[in-house]
Amino acid sequence: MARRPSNDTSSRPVSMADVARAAGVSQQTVSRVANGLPNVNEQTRQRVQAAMQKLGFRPSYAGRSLRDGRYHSVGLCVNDVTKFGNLSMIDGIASAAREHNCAITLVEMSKTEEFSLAEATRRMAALPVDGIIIGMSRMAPDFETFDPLPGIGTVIVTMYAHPRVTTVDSDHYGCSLLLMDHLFELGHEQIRYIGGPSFSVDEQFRRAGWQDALERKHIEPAEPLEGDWSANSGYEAGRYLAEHDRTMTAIYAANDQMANGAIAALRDSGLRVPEDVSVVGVDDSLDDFVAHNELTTVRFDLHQRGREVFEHAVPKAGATDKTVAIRIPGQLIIRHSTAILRA
Amino acid sequence: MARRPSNDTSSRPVSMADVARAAGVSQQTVSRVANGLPNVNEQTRQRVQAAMQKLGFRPSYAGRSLRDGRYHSVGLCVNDVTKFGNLSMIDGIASAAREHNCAITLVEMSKTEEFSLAEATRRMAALPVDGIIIGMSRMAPDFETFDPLPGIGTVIVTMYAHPRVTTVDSDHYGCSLLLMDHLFELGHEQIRYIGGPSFSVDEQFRRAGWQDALERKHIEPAEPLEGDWSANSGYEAGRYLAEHDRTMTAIYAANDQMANGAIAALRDSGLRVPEDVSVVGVDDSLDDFVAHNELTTVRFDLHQRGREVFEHAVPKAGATDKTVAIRIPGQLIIRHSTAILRA
DNA sequence: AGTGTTATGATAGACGGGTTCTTTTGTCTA
DNA sequence: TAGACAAAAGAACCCGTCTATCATAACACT
Repeated sequence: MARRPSNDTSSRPVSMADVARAAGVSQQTVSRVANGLPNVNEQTRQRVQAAMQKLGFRPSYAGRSLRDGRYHSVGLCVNDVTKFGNLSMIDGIASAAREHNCAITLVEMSKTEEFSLAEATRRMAALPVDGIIIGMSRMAPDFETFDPLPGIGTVIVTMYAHPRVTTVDSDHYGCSLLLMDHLFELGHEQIRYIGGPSFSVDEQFRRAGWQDALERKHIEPAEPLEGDWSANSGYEAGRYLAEHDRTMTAIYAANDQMANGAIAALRDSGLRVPEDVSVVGVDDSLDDFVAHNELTTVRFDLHQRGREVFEHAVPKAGATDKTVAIRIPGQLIIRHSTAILRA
Repeated sequence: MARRPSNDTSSRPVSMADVARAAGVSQQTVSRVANGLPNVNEQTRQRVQAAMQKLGFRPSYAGRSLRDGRYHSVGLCVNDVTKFGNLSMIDGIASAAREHNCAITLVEMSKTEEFSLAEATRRMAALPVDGIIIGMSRMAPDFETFDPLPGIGTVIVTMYAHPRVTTVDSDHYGCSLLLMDHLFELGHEQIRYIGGPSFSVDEQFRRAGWQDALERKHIEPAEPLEGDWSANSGYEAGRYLAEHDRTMTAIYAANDQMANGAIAALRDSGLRVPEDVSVVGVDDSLDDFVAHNELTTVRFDLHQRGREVFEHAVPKAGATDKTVAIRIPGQLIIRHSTAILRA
């Protein structure tokens, strides 16, 4: 015989069999009570429920999952929980998951080391998940060394499209077009760009949008500046531009923190915003941190993105599971850091 | 007969039995290969591994958990993922969990509705968790209607102590004492307080610290102001104080965002910071958002807190599981929003 | 008395991985 | 050639939940 069944309730979670023994009924009846099935005498039901209560019975997640083949949880793998993009993604997904009575199994990969789709997939595969979401905003996904797990929905949050995997992201390219069109309408043409670190994919697409918008109007883009997403880096860049570029009339910073830093730098350099220079950012993330937030920016509906991501990772039964590349458009929020170009 | 065994590999994950069939060996041999056990012929091993590769075998989480009785995941229940306190807690726990090769099963309760320990516990009980962490910063925990699940570690993040459950929190009372002592040393006595919403437990303890510090020096505390943690609410409060209190020499805002708003308001009112009024905050959360962050504040080591929380939720084998109430001390960060009181 | 209906028990199979026990096979030695 | 021994592989079973049968009762209605 292998391992003998232990009746030692102290070292083992309480099972249905334990409850059945305590209530003097069969395991079958306990199951009927636990699942609210009919054909149970009211008196028996109460006796069983009392036994459950007394023993502290809770159904085994493992047993149930093994039988049902589902986990009611969706896996989420990100490199850094605190990054604004990841955080708001988690928020959106959490919201969608709650609506589906689903939990999130969160794995944070190393913040510092590179991380690959292959490695993320391997780790998520060993977890109780019905679908997998991998956030790849920090670098280009290594599609070539990656194969999606068969039989489990996979969604990658990235701007790059993949023929066999659904990808979802905020439209980091389109947001630039929105902002640039806004600035064009106000008469601006000399629009400098303060970007994030060049390895960031979000950065690459936002910058491409800025550049394409200018080139479409046959304006030669001036050298883009590189920051690190922080307000301080935006300040440095703003200082540099204020001192070296007298023709610039607007600044597009690739996120709100840098835009906020740039505004401070411009003002410290004696320039007025928006009268002398218009400034725009992206994310709409300042509200809590800055009083009277005046920054014109683009807001992404991250709840919508979360829902999209979730529903593609855990497709409804019967849904077609064809892979798609979804880009959630942003919404232009016009405040008072932008103004018509003075004549 | 119950449910017939399906040999239809297309609709079912690949099991050891499938691999065994494909490799022409028994399921046990597959197990030996999968777990690197000895006594397997090298040729057989290769044949089995080839079959695994070909079929895309991955071990079932449910099957393994059922056998081992462990899930390698810790449950985390918060009301709102995006709240600074919760976010940094998630970050700290994620970090500790990664070190233990453990995942986080995250459940976000409704952001708006009240949520109770009883409900949170009930939901977490149905999930694959080896331990439970419940964040209760928003309200006082309902200890009276709550019983910890037997046989599973439970940690509540709250300032309130409980006789039978381990509680952990940043020391929201002690941080006030640190800041007040700093202000006292600079000669300040008329120190106004801008707090968060009064239902917040963090707020209640931070305010109590402010009040006790004053009373210990026999200074009558002036009426505390109530904000909502946002920079805008700090701005409003700062405006009000600038106009109505000419004796005030310092402001203690219960978080950095409100402190930042208050500073803007003071400056808009023609007061200088720190020459005329010193301002302090709590959290050290501004760095990314504000260029040249000058705010004197208190920083909590949230990674340490995360580790403490994690290790009490998932106690090591053999560890004593006596319940404790842990308060992580903050660290005073002196920048340039505070100065010696002019004569 | 015959026909349902309801409540419950007994038994068992399925899910997938892991452990223990047992059997087979092969090799070496006396 | 027989016995000893080890390596290799198979057989059985357990973990806990759920469901599918089937078999009994007890009870009510016609």
